[in-house]
Amino acid sequence: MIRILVAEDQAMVLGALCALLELEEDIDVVARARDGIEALALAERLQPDIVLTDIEMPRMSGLELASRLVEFGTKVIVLTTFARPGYLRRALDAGVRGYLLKDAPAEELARAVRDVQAGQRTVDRDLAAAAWHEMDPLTERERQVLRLAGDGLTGAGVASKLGLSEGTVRNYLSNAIGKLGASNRVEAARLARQRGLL
Amino acid sequence: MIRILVAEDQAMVLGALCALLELEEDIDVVARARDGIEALALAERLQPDIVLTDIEMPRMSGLELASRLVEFGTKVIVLTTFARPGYLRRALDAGVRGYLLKDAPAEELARAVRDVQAGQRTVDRDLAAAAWHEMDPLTERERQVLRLAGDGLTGAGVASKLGLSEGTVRNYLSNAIGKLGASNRVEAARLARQRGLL
DNA sequence: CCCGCGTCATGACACTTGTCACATCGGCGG
DNA sequence: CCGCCGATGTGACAAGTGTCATGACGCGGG
Repeated sequence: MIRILVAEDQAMVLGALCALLELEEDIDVVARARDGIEALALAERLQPDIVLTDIEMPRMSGLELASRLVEFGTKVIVLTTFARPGYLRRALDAGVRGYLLKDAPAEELARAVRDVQAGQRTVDRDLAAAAWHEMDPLTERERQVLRLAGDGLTGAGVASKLGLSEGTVRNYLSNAIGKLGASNRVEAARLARQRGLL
Repeated sequence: MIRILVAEDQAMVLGALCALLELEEDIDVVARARDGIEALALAERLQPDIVLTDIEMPRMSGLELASRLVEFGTKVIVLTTFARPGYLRRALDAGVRGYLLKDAPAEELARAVRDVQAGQRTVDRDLAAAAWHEMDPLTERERQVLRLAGDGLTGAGVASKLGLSEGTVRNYLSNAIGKLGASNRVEAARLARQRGLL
């Protein structure tokens, strides 16, 4: 019997996923969590074999949850909407065993759980290929600046928020725009987000 | 027995929702669709009692699907991630019987299906209240311009794409920025999207 | 040890953007 | 019929933005 914990912030989807997993004879959903904090606490107490988690959740993201769980030796499978190489890269860095897309057919889920339980890794093929080339071109500063600018903050706003000078902020933005092949900060932010770099 | 068709583009979520509904004794999932076009064709052929649909789907959105289905007298329930008054308003205009959030507890789903089958309407309370006040402040042109500008197009780019002069584009943007209480086009686009106005 | 790179800064210049005033035109309601 | 409003335009000005040159500092690898 595979004991599993499911973390997902949308209650309806959480319930549905659990219903799906409970249909399998060899899988037992031992707990449900609505965010990373809750999942971490429950996982420590219940010691499930596998934690299945979404990435985008309030309070603690699935990626952070994953990196903490693998420290205790818990196996983690990430299940997310987003086919972003950046997310996959960070997930693998965190040590997850599986990376599934919500776009994949429902049968994949049980298959992935069994594969991971058997010690294998499961990563979406197309995504894995894409991530292999994709070197993250942005430095940490460029990421920070781009994130804020993409939310509509002005150059001066970003500067004061990060404790930089306005000119410096413009330099970082200019760099990022160049690296991403965009023609202004807005497009750059959009492209970076699409590729999961923010 | 309530005969129901489910439309949802993320295969995993689609499968999970169907599993959830099939647990109910009085509900029968007669078909699954991955976009609006498919759902429309299947609904015409199978004549389900109720169609449960997501909003954001490729090829044909759930809102358009809903407005076509109600013409044939099919009852529609919208199930979406987005608590946006703008979406709710458009959904109600289209004549849907229910508007559920994926944030709501899983039990709500079966309850909503039964309520709608019994002729009632089901709309998320908080969202309904928010939508009641929320007058859409933007004109159609302002919406178009804001959408393009929010994607990183320059003033001139937007102008040429819409066949306007650059000055006019700036005027629309200025109006939109004012109406939304933003301080630049980027923030305005972000706010408008948050409120489901785009 | 020196070179490259990331971080941080300044100054200058051209271009884009936000705002305002103002004008035309067509429709719709009183 | 008149006034209001949305759609559309112009011109001008101030503020914000993108780019480039240039320099300083610290850190890690050949």
